[in-house]
Amino acid sequence: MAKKQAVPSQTTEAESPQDRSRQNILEVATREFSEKGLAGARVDEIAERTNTSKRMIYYYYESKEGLYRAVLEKVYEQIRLIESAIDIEGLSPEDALRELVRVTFDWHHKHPDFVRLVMNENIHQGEHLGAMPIIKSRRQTIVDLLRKLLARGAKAGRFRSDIDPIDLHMSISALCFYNVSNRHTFSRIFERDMTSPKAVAARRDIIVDTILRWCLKDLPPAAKGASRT
Amino acid sequence: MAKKQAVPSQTTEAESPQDRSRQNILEVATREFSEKGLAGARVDEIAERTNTSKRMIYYYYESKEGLYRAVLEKVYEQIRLIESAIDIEGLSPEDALRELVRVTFDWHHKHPDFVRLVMNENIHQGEHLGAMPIIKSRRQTIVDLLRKLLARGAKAGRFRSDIDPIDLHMSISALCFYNVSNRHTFSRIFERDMTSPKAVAARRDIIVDTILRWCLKDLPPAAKGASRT
Amino acid sequence: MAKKQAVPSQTTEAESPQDRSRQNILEVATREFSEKGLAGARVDEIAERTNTSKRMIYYYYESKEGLYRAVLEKVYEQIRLIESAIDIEGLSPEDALRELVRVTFDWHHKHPDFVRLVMNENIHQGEHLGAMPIIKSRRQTIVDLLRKLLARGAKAGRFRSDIDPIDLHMSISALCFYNVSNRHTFSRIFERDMTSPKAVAARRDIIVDTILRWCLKDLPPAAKGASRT
Amino acid sequence: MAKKQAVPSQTTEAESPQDRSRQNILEVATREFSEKGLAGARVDEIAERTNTSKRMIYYYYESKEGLYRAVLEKVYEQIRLIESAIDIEGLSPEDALRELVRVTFDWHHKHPDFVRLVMNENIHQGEHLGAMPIIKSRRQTIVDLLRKLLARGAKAGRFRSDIDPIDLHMSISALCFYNVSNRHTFSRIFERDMTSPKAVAARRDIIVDTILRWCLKDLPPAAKGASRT
DNA sequence: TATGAATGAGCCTTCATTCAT
DNA sequence: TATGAATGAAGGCTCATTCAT
Repeated sequence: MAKKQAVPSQTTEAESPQDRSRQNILEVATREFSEKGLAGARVDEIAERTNTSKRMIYYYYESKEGLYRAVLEKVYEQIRLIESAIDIEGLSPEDALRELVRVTFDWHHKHPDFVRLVMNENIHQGEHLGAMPIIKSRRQTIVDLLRKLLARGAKAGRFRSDIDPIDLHMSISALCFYNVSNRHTFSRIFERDMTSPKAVAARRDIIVDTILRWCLKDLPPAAKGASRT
Repeated sequence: MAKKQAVPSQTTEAESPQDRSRQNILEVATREFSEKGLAGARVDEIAERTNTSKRMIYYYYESKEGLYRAVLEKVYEQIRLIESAIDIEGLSPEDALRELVRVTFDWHHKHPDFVRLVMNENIHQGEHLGAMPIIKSRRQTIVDLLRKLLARGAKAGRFRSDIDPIDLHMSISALCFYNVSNRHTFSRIFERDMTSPKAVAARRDIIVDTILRWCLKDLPPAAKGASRT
Repeated sequence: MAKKQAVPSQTTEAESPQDRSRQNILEVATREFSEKGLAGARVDEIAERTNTSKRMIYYYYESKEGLYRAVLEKVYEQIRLIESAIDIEGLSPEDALRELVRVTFDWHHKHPDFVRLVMNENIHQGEHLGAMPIIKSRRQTIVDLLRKLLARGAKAGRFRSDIDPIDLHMSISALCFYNVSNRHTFSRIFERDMTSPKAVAARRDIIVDTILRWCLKDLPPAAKGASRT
Repeated sequence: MAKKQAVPSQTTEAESPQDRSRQNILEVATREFSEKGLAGARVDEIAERTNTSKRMIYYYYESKEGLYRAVLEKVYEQIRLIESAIDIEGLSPEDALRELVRVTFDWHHKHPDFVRLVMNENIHQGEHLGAMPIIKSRRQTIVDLLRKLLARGAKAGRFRSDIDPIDLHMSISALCFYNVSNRHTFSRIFERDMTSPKAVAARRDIIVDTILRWCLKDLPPAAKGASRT
């Protein structure tokens, strides 16, 4: 996998002009695909917003779909990096879980592009994600983390001992993902603000609380009410 | 893949040939739009799988977007009907909430088209949902139902009294929706079966449990473990 | 500008409802064809602005082209009527010619629809005018009128005796027609007002003067300057 | 009707293949638009008669209307070139005017496409001509020429001194234009040949005579009869 | 007589992709 | 490596006309 960097590269820094070009294309494409989907995005438009030409897109990525796959790979790599960087070793099981949910929630909130791309990919039945190697490492990273945390909590007598880490991850993901993915329809139908800092913070607390209550053996007094930010 | 064949109307009984035609178009379009999105769907293809011609689509619905809007309206009307038909008056608050979550979960599971269309609509920032009158009535239906249920549960000393019905609905929706919406990517990444009856039932129980635990004032012994299938 | 309403027939008195319908269609069609040409006009639009339905247009006129021909026939009949109603018997040859040019000019000015339809017909190489019987009677009406006038003027020693009446008519027509037909391009290119009453009157005088000078044997002092209205 | 064949560039020498292609499209389009109008012309048909493909038309001219505008611009540029090339400095005012009318007449006669396009543009109320820069320079070219000529003639005591150059241009244009524009309807109605060399020459003389007589202070013996070809 | 529904044919336009240099 | 020109295939949409009642 090529190391790249470009404009304000955040993930890795790269040197050559080629890498710069590739990065640039990838960033523009991420925006386009996430906003319009695979079918709705236009290669011409992506090229136009790029430092290079349309020809280069085909040169680097072979096809529109190839570019789409590269984008998908990039955003999955980003979430994997975040997940593997979560440091909750020093915290109590409960605080660790709280922290993990918070980080997950915040990450989704800050990466609507990722959320939209994943939605898109699901509309296409995940066919492009298919055999990407990235997904394997991601699975291990997050599942291991949760497994350890759950074991620690169970051992400490705080968490239930019959919780499957993948189930837990699914619930956390669902609650965090939905808040971004369904923001537009939900806020329209229920006339509910879902983007103001206050609304976001409140929702985050509820999600933290929901997950924690599900994991706890007994509800401690502290967890009965909504926790603060 | 799909052949040019009549799709039998299933949702409403069409009386006149016109209604029949419109219904038929709508059903075919629902599948197409949900599978490929607004941009990805092809009017030609929709027409081909219809009893009528492409021209009639424009005659009835004016444009591709008009047809898309009609589809959206229809599926939202369907969920509204389900929600307004939920009968939980005779049950205890806890059982009522369990039942409500189960119904919601099952409905999503049986209507992946709806889920995909909503995803699509969110990718387009909900712009087509915009001024649809259907959404108003839906809001009232479900929110009222939850509000009454929460009040009943709080009064009975079973539920916490600080729960906002819209927050509750959002959590239920998120957990039920995600299970269908992100099925493809999640199952691929985590190598987890999400479609077998067993897996579906198990997930349903977890969601019921999660929601219940969040609402309960104190965790009753019965609710401490996972509920049965 | 024109509202969807019955336009009162002005040319012939329509007795039966059918005649009324036909008249109404014809009037609406005249506007549409003259504004957009044969290809540019839309049968749907014509029908919409009519008291009746699209089906009736086909019932009465068989086809779009049939309707176009009917319109053409009607406007040619109108100009023929005007030309045959010109009464210049009692005037001196010069005054008679002046009057005739004035009437012709005013008629064109008041009937831009006719002008546009004739332009259209010429774009189509006059193929629809083809065998219309109306044109024969028109030819005789105006040519006879001019022939007599020229003879009278020549006999009185005022006009040249070698003028062909059709040539004269062509010049009069050209000058009067162009003022309406090429109004838009000419006024744009030469930034010249061609529609204000003042501009119209001035142009009319010039045309009268031009024609008279061409016919006169000798320029009388009175004709040397531009005549007033 | 017309066969698919290359139309040789005749107006300008195209150097690059692109220019050649653009030229070719423009020439074909000129014919099509002038024969059928903007609405009546078919992009498919234009493409078919071209060396290139339909796609290239859109590549070069963006839309059907864009192509139409390019055609309009080209023909106006052509007449401007002719008008700016008229050399009448060395002639007497009368001969100069005669020459100018003759050139104008001949040009219209040789460019029926231009005439038809202008008719079309007038049917559309000149909206496409709108902001074309070409029209400004054309105005100055011809108006200046006429103004100088009129001044020269007035100073020599031959022309009237109250003639506005734009009025003069309008009369010349009207008479020359009509002979081409209304050829089809006029010749049909009045059974008059308007295309044979003899008829064309005769009409030209009459127009020259008409214009001259309008400008002259006194009718010289020579101008009393029709001038020779 | 009158009308809303229906339609085959074709129109303008766009798109992902490749070619020539 | 890089780029503007080129394009086959299809996409959404419209039109004059006819059908069923």
